[in-house]
Amino acid sequence: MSCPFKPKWERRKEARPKELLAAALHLFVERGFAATRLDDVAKAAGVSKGTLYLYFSSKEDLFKAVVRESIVPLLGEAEGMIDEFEGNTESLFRQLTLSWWQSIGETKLSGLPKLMMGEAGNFPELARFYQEEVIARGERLLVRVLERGMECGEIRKVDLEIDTRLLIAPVIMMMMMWKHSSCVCQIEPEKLSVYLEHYIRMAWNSLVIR
Amino acid sequence: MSCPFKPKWERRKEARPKELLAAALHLFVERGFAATRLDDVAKAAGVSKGTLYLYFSSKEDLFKAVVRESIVPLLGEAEGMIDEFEGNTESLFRQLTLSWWQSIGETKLSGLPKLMMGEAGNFPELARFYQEEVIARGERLLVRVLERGMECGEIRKVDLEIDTRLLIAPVIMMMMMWKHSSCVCQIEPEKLSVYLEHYIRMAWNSLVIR
Amino acid sequence: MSCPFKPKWERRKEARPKELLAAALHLFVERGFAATRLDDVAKAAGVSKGTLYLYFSSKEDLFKAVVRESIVPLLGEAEGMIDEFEGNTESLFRQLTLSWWQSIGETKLSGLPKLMMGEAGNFPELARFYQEEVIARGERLLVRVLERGMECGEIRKVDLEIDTRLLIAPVIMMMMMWKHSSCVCQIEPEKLSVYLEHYIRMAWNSLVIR
Amino acid sequence: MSCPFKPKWERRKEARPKELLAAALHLFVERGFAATRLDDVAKAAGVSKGTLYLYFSSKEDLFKAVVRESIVPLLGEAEGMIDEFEGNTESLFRQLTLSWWQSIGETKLSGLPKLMMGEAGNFPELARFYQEEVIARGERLLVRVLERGMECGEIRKVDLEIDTRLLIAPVIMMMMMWKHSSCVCQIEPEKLSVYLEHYIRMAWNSLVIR
DNA sequence: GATGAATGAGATTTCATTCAT
DNA sequence: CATGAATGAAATCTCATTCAT
Repeated sequence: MSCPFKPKWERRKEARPKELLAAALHLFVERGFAATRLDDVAKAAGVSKGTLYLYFSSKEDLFKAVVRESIVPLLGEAEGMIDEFEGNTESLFRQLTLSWWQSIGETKLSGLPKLMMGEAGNFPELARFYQEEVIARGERLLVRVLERGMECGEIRKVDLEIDTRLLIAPVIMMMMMWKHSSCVCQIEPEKLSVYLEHYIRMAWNSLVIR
Repeated sequence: MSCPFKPKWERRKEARPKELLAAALHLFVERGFAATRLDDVAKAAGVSKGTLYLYFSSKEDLFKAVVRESIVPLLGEAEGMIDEFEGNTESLFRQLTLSWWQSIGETKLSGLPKLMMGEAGNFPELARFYQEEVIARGERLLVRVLERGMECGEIRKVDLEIDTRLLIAPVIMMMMMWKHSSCVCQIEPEKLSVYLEHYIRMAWNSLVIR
Repeated sequence: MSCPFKPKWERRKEARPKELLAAALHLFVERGFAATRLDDVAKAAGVSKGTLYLYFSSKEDLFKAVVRESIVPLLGEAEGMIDEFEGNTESLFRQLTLSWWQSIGETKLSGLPKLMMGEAGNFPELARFYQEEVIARGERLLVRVLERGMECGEIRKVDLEIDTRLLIAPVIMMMMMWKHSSCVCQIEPEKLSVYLEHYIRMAWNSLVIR
Repeated sequence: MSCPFKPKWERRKEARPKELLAAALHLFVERGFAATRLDDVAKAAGVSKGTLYLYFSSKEDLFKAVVRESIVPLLGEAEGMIDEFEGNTESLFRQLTLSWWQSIGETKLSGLPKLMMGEAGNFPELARFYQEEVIARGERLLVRVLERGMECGEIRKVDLEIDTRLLIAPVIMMMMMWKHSSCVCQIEPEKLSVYLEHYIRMAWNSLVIR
């Protein structure tokens, strides 16, 4: 909808300092949602705590904005890639996985799944939001790839719910173990690309018609 | 005097710690370490806040006790099983995995890995404790199985550090996604036994000499 | 009153373990009244906290008992000494001062004045008690010595209120600075006897007829 | 809108710390360090408990600030007086003593020595701080006076450590007994100036060459 | 008489949120 | 727009006192 009278919320949104969202992402990932103090977010962004409340009506709102501004656009890009991709589905799957790893797995964003898994229980509204905006949409992404593969006869008939989750799980796991798992089950960063290659091969192997 | 009024307290010296530990495990797993209020732990155990401090000197101490009394003994049992096992190593691995899943994966204890992953960064002392008492010891468990398999010529030569972690990771993941991940990436409980069977087969396949 | 039916309070009093009073004195002097935990007093006396309450109805009561059993009898002895003393008043003053220093100044009892000075404000009932039972009675002691000296023509006419206090002050000061003043204005223990000699000479000098 | 309702708070950035320090000094002196509740300090300053923590990071920090803002500057002034004084050392000593009595002895600050003596044992860090910032510096003050007197041939050769302490002790004592010693050994305020005159004469007498 | 488990009010400290300026 | 002082509820931990056994 390109109406000329943008709602107030929309106009503000444009002005929202990226610094606040960057600082918030950084601290949320570093310390978790509950343990992050808005004081610190504001300080890290170089503004006062009051200013933060000009842009975000609450801590939860700030978190949602972080998710909306950081991960959600990437889902859009990925959807675009699927729309326009012209090669075979195996290439698409590989491409998608690699670019997804580059834009999420190797950045701070990789901390969000761990964060959500840890805090979802205490912040149901956040859990609902994340589930809808990120997880469901991410799963739909893979569902489309699998559907494309099946339509082209490249892969066997799979269960679109179960197999999607099975395919996604290992990568989530890799991310959670990478950033800031603080000595608990940590994996050395330089090993991660090896993991990723193994993952892609194994995953596709489990999909092709034998 | 058998008056109808409940006495303000009852002497329950022996029962108290167990009740407190059970309540604490429940709440820690449900809400995480930081978000669990000792008030609630006490209330859940049917005692006052002060009573909790008769048995545990601090919140961290309570958490350590939970870990010590619940998970650590299971590691002892597992070590015993390895000592006495007489069949081939594949059976041992299968047996170990299944009994471990029964005693941990299917109980509240499955919530601890998620908890630790989420809060390790904010409670370094707890992370250190858990790493030493549980993770390191758990890894040694699997290391012994792999060594046994190699000595008997049942499995190929493996890297005792890397491959151990790779083998453990999927099960940790299953547990974290099962209990209380509150709609984020959750897997239906009845599917988990299928996951487990897949895991065992895949894991052993990756170990045997091809 | 030597009636054969001692009141219950009196009978109990005899049985009161000296250990409790000793432990209490020790800890009160070491840490102050408010900061001393009855838990610790009981533990130091080798009994349970409940037992303490069999003998003393409250923390304040325990403190009063400490004072009554430790300092007050010494005042009685001193009064006896004055009654029976046969030498001149200067000897009496010297004797009194020295024995007082031996039985109070050099023992844990020296900690009580500091304690009272610090905590009197927060425990008015204790302050009242100490003032009546110890300070007033101690001052009367010296008043009697001064009266005796004046009657015998040994010393000049003095103000029984002001001069008594002036004479007592330095010794109180010495005690407060000795025990447990924890690096604040502390005086080395071996210097104290020198202080005492100086004090006696100076004090008597200020009293004799010039 | 000049509504009749008092606003929940007023911006008083500059005034707050002073009000808090004044309230804190008052209550610390009145009740001691441990027995003073920050709640009461805040209330006395007309703010909430949380506000107090905007200015002072802990109870100990508040106490240190009280000392730093109240007593320490006076030591600076006294040092200045010594630097610039041109008369003989006896006048300097008298002047110093009198002005010190006026600015400390007659104000609430006189309560601090009593406070420290009482609580030093339980708060070692506070004791260390007070010893370094106040006592040591105060003693150096008198040492300089005595050195000046010796250099000018006005006084005999004295022991700079021992005699300094001996000279200071009586005045500390006067202060401790004056304010809030709550009927324990209390001296009437109007008598104190007589004490002070006696002290100055006696002290100087003990210093001059006989 | 003796015990010690239990209590609960109260202390310090933290932090999301508000709102006059 | 921006500020940051102020709030107050809530969390952990302490300890004098009670009372069933």
